[in-house]
Amino acid sequence: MATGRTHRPATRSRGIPEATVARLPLYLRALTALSERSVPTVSSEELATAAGVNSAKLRKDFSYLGSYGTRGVGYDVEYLVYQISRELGLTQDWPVVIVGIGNLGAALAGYGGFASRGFRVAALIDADPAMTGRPVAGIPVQHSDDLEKIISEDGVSIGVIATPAGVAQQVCDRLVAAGVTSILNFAPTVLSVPDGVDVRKVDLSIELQILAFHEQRKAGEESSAEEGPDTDAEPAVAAPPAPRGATGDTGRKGPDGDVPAVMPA
Amino acid sequence: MATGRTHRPATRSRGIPEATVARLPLYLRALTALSERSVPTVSSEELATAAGVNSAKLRKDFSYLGSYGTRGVGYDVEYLVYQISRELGLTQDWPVVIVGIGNLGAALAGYGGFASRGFRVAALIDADPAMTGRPVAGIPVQHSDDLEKIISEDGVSIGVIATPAGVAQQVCDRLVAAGVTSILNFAPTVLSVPDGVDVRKVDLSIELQILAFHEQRKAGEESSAEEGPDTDAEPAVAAPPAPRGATGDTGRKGPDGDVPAVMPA
DNA sequence: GACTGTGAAGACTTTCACAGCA
DNA sequence: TGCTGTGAAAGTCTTCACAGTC
Repeated sequence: MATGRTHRPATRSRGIPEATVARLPLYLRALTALSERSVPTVSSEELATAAGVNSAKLRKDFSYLGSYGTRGVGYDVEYLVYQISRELGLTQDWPVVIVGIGNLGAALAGYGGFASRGFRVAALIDADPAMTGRPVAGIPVQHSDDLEKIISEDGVSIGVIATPAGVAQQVCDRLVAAGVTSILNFAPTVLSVPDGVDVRKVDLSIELQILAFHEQRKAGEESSAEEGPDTDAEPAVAAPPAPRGATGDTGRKGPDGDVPAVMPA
Repeated sequence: MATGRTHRPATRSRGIPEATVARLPLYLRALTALSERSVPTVSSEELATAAGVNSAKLRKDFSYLGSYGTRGVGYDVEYLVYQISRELGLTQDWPVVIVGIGNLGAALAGYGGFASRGFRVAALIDADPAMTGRPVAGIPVQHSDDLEKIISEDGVSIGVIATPAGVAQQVCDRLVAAGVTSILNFAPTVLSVPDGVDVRKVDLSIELQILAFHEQRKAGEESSAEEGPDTDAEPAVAAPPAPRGATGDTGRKGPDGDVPAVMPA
């Protein structure tokens, strides 16, 4: 991720591995479910299964937070919920703005789990004047001219970009200039941000492509036991678009470089 | 990821690292943009910048695919687009079904980039009879009773789950039973699937929580140079929910365990 | 006896840095 | 000369396996 600062010197102690941080929300969700069923304690094995990881990993992860378990017993559910929430910073309120209220932005705005965990939709912002004032998921859409004002007045530090790819970078720049330091990007573009600003991206198309890769693998394996699908040995020659065609048009691909319609690419 | 098969023995050759696979779509997108601008060749440095990675990583990644570059020159854009597309399995058609046509499902259905790269929305499926027949993004919604029939008739191997969390697992089970072997899950639940089925998840709430973690870090660092935010030294005692409360209600959290409204959690 | 916490080993990933080729 | 391809080093993450504690 485009984290700033030259790679955490890890003074030990407060150095929780990124991979662990990424799993804490998973544990938290599983723990929350247990908490609602009033389960008092849980073993690493049970919790790991509920979170979809293995128990050794879970115990290692928790060991970075401290010794919150009891040997021979397991972990106290409520206590762990609190500790992980605190570690993730969910014991405080995080106002969030969503920029780009198309189909996706609207879906995000209406997402219930949003509000549930410390996150609060502070504003919905769109560049289309026709959208201004119209309520989406009960929140009136505001015009992007007011972006800076909204950010600073509400003390927003997290922004969600759900705009077309073509304007994502400029929206990002404005958000950052206005004081946002964490961005969740749904637009199919690489955003560049200054050091100190975190960007995470969610991209449907990328996920599908990764699945397609493995899917293709599976299909190929059905027949041959070793060696890939049906293309073969020596690379060298024999490949459709010549390794130096000047035509500038191979017939592949349609429009995609910019803003499809609603989301990732 | 819940990949089956005990960790690819990597007979060398066809063993592309997972981390590399996950970046191929990024390179492809950047290359596609260059292709549209009719740029004939690109250096690892330029392409890496466009894809948001560093050039050493990109070259290493490409080295797993084969030697597709020219020393002293760079990579032929069209040729690389083709090679990566092929490697990702995008030269073939992948029919996809989307299950759960709420706000999010509708947004996904209308997503343009979907169709652009080998993926085709074969069907939209929802359990609500009121939705049946209604066109969403130009595609008529079909009732979930017909799920199995749709999957097998269209030869669908990739399914997208955009249902509430509460029904995600059973939808998943039906998809798998019907022959789907790759699932993209937008529901905030851990899905369990048999070996050989791939699951990837997209979860807004998790991403936000990860951002909140780093955001909190930043805030803490402003004042103290070392050691975390404001909670401190000795863990041991001094923590709100007692490490063994029997009350079963600490006052935290609202409903969330199940199906919020539209998406991840 | 049951289960956590954690060093140590192993696997994977990234980065370095330079040999090799157009 | 310029830039790729890649061994080797460094860094990160996962898994093992067992000592320690309730």
